[in-house]
Amino acid sequence: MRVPVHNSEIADIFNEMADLLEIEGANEFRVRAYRNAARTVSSLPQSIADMVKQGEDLSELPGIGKDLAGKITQIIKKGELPQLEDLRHDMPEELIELTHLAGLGPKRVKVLYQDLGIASLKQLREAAENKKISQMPGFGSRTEEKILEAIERRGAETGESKRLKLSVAEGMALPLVKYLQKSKGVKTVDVAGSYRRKLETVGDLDILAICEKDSSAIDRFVKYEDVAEVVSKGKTRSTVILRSGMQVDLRVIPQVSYGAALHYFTGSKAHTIAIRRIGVEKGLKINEYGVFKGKKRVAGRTEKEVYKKVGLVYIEPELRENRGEIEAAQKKRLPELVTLEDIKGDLHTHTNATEGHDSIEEMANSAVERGYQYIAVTDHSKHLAITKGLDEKRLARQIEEIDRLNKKTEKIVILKGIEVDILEDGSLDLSDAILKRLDLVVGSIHHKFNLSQDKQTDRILRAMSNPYFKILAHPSGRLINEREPYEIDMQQIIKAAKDKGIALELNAQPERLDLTDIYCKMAKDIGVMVAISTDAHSRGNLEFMRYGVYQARKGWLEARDVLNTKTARELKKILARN
DNA sequence: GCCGTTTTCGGCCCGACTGTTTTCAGTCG
Repeated sequence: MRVPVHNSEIADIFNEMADLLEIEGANEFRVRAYRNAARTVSSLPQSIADMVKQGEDLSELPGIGKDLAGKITQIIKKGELPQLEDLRHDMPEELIELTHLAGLGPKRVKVLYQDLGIASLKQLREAAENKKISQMPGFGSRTEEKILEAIERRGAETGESKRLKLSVAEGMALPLVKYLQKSKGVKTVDVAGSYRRKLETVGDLDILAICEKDSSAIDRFVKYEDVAEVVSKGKTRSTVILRSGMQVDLRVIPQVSYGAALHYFTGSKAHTIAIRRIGVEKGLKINEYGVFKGKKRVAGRTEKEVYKKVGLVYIEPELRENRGEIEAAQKKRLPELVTLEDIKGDLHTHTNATEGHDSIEEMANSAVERGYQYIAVTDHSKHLAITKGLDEKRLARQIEEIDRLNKKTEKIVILKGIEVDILEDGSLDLSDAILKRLDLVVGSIHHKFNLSQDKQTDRILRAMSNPYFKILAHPSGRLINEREPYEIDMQQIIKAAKDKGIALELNAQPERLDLTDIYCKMAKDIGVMVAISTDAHSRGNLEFMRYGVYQARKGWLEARDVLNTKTARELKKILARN
């Protein structure tokens, strides 16, 4: 049997089709259709191969018509797309890579290929060094220099993903915002883009500044000490590269356009395009300066105004991915997203008994300071020897210690828990006799990541059938930009969780954020609770909760979908159920 | 290539900056 085709593979094929068609000079709307379809497919919560198997009509999906539905079916059945093979045959592979160089797009790459026969980075560099490119019509010496610079920069890159984790981007954005706020004539500074949408990784920073006419913001921006290169600098817009390689755009916006600009630059692109399209239907033009009827600005001061003009209620930035939020807004059925204030406790933390830094009491005191009603101590089990994982005996002692501490204070409930290892055969690393004495058993995988999808899924399903199993921690095992998720059938696991009353963890460590937003939504739709947990290894780590909440909001979760928004009383009741 | 209570043809989001021009195309977001 053929390996099932992932949604991302289909999206890759469509994106490559779009790239190649663009170089070929195809109709730009046709190109756009492929890109739209790629986006639709990659953000689909369920496997499109499964949909085909179940005979679902793919042309029901947005941006996918009869033709592309047929192509998807073909990819799933044959593993490839003949039209793509044809295009690849006609064009050298490296042409696509050339279009990714800054300043070079499909049009210029096409000219360079047809007139100079340039089909690789090496040939491009040679042509630029020999001043061949500046002799071409439409190209000049400045363009030639920029091409060489772009090749140089590319060579310095490691080839890894340049998107930075949200938490890392935060570390760059916050000081820069503070710096800009001190500029003359600046009223407010906001970071828009994927940063504001709380995407798990951020490719660049889009900063908006509401300024008076004589503001010094742009001049000050390009002088920021962390700026390595100024890419462009105009009256209302400037782009720089920071020393870290992060690109930052600053746009200066008048107050009257604040809402329209914030909406436009927050994106996502798919969301704003969809909103504009609704605008067009209503005879409105929407751009970053406002909503216009003819030449008259009819909205733009706030985002709420912009949405209202197109007949929608306000949509939270985290939802703006064009994954159904616009339809939900039309029906006034948007979720009321969970907030940090809704969180009443943390259900996955470590202490210095294993790999944590702080004592149970210190962790509990810190939880009290955060206003929590409870905190679960869930140290590692013995299989993780490197962390001094607990065996039955040491866990029994910890249970007694927690009982003592709970008697001492009424400020917080300390839950007795464990992060028990799921062994290769799906059994748990500790005996039922000791698990039974705990309030909370959190199970997770820490070894044998590369089993086949069937085996890995079976392993987890088997572990979940243990009667004391309550939460599946970091369900995919991925580390953002570092480790791929292990192969599992998440839909099957979520359905099993529903049957057994098990919750899935959304691990809030900024490098994990595991569940993804898409699976959070799937859990919600199937009716499975999500526990947002920090997996804290120190008191300070309890702070990670906000990253988890961001991700949960991206996954449409409301307070009622999140286990640790329950009061201590409610939670104990839920955990007592078997 | 998609899409449709103004439609099955003719639209398809919109503007800034740059470099090469001398009014604009290409690129980018």
